Amino acid sequence: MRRDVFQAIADPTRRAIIMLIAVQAMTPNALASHFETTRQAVSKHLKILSECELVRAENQGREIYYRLEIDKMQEIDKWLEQFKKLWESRFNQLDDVLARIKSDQKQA
Amino acid sequence: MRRDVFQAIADPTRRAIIMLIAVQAMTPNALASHFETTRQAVSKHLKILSECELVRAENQGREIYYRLEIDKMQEIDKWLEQFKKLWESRFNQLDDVLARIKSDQKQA
DNA sequence: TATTTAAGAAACCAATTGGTTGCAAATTTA
DNA sequence: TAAATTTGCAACCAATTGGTTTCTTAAATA
Repeated sequence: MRRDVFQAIADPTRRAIIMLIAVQAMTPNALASHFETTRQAVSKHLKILSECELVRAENQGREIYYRLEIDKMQEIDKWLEQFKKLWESRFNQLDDVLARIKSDQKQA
Repeated sequence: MRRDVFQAIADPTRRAIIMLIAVQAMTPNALASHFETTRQAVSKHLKILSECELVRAENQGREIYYRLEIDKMQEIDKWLEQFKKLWESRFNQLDDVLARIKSDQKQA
């Protein structure tokens, strides 16, 4: 299962979770109380967020606090900035884009 | 099928398509030549991108040019900016976030 | 110690995804 | 007009998704 940040934020519940734990670390139960799904469903979302390192688990007694890893969030920003830059200077840039896409596919 | 911009950019091929047509409008065939999938697979991606209005089709003889709708791209930016703002002033803001999430769910 | 609470893990399910092949419609070209 | 080209659409497929229920483990509490 290859996870990345973009897959992580594709789900609206996960985006809401990100917003919540951006403010303060929370436990799965605390998070679940803000949604209409079960605790287990939230846990699954947290697992996905953990797998792409958007979230870090922190044991505290029998509770587990999840906190946001801000670094990974910046990957989205980075992509958007790359896009904006491309858009702004988009004339006669096609060769550059093709090269960039090819190298992206290599490293993936 | 409820589509949104975040689902659209979840797929790496679709992100590449976005970058390509950001530079210049392209036909499905032209796009497909840059990937290792079939023309039909690319067409399916274009359909998804059309459904969430990230892309607009433009007939030109028997060819169909797809061009990027920059407005929709700004929705991603908007969300990110919202997040950044939240992150920067994240202390004692939990009530605000909860209210915002509730109203988001209502309108969805 | 017995009970309650918090959470992960596994098994299962229906719906969706990304992809395929085959076909039909429309436009261009010979 | 006949052939070739460009494309969308439908049917199909395996894998993944988001969710559920059930079970186990571990910590806190009575």
